[in-house]
Amino acid sequence: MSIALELQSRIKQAFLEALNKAAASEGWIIENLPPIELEIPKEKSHGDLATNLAMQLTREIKQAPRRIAELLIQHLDLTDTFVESVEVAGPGFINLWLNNKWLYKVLKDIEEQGDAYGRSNYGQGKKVLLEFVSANPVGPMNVVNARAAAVGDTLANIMEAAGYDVSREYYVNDAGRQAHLFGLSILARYKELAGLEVEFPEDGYPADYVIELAKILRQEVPDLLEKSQEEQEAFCKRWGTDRMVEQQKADLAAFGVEFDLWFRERDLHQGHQLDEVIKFMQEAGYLYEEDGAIWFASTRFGDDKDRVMVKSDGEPTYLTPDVAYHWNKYSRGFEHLINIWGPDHHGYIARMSAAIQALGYPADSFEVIILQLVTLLRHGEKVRMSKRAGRFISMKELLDEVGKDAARYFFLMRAPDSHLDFDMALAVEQSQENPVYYIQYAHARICSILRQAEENGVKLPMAAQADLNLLQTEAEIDLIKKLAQLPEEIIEAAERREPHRIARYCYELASTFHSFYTHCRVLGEEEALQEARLVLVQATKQVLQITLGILGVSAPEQM
RNA sequence: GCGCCUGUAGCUCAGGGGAUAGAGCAUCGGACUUCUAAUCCGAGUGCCGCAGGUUCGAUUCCUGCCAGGCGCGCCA
Repeated sequence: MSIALELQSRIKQAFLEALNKAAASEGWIIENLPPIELEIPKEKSHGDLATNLAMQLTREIKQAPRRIAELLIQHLDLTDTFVESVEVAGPGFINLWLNNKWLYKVLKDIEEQGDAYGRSNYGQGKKVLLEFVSANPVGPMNVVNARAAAVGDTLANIMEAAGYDVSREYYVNDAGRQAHLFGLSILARYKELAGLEVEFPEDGYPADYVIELAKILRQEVPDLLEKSQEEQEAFCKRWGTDRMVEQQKADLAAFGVEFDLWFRERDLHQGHQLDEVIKFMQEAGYLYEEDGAIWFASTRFGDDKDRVMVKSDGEPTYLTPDVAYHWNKYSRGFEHLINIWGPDHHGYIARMSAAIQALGYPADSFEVIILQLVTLLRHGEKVRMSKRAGRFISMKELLDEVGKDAARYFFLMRAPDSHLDFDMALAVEQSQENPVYYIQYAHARICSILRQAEENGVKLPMAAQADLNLLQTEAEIDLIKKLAQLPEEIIEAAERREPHRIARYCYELASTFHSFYTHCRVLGEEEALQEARLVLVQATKQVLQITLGILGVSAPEQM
């Protein structure tokens, strides 16, 4: 456990013991013990840590909160907690000030743990499957897919750091109606290019990229039309979706996102898993027949209407393979499923959750994060997009224009459930408005210091050799405190599934460093102080690298 | 009509049952003979959408309303 967390748990323990002692001597009877919460106050004058315990207890003990706080403090034993002073303040807060010595241990901690700093065992190795993006393999990915990629990948990084065993997975809808129409569209273009008169399929994909695909296909398979119509269609569907999947893989890799598994819907069909899941649900008594279709009684698990699983024409609906897929996820040993979906899929949650329960898994083992829309802007002006006319900015185009670092950071700046304004002009602007450069610049500045130290023949000290007590100014202390917060920030972000917290933390760390940089020199100071500050600067570099790594943003040595 | 998300500073957004509600940008004023000024320091700004309710305490939780966005198929 990190020092900051260990310290907090020791202090909480001390409060618990103080409460027991005070209760014994005052005759308090406490039926519902409130959780003991420690927070880092927003206001510096409120100490390093504070607790509202006394105020929480007013409900149990009918006394004034400040009075309770005083009594708690009287019984408080703070040996080995670094707590230097305690006060009762405001309506009944207990504020604690810590001795800086614990901060020096943080620096040693960071050095010892290296890349592992910030990691914890909070998740206890729980097997989690995170499915995200899962765009249909029938066209280029859009900006919401890009947002999902950034959020999903970073959330996986965060949860891994918090001690979960996370797998990243992409579900490929390569067997449904969309895939079929896509195949027909390619085939129609192929025939056109061969000079044949064809009617373009209704609800097909008229966009230009389909023509480009048809051109490639003509070169690769010039004798396609010699096959039967059925074979031609099947071939185009398979070839086209495979081609798109390869494209998506490449685009996502350029975005720094790699999946553990690209799960093919067609494998579910081939393995007869649709039949199996239907049989299972039938035997469990959750399916019924009506109007020639097979229905799932999802209302029994809180959905607002029952859902068709097999249409009257014998074809499964979209839901059926999806249920089979989730069944498959559990069968592979995952204990918790998280899906990241676009804003147009929220209506789908209730039926999927119902299916999970019908399959016999707990409702809370399945979780959906709904991302809100992305509005693209240029210089504050909305970028008009029309999918029908084939005019929209794809994920690849966005990346080509603004670059991986800016794109990832911008997508990660906002809470998932917040609509996102993404100004593409701002993202490439090298100005004060652009937070990506601000953070990277902090890292580059550190590298510059370390580079020059090396050039001057200054040996980089280990934390144990340096006299860290020399780090005393406000700028130095603030910086170490910020470094000390990483482990709890990661746990908080993992628990709440909110990657933007880490983006924010990273920005704040850079800001704290920039302030330190202007207030404190490193090189050229008296040797002992120079050493201590070099230790601090190296630790900051380490933590910036770790957090940028979680965000998937590069940490340049020079800018 | 029903469901989900959002409503906080001029703009973009954090925060969140508690202390004087924050940050960036924009605006204004300062700081480079010294490790990168893509930086720092300072200044002002708020019926936290509206109305009720729960609470010792609500911007935060609950209900209703208003506004914006997105959904509501034997489509995927």
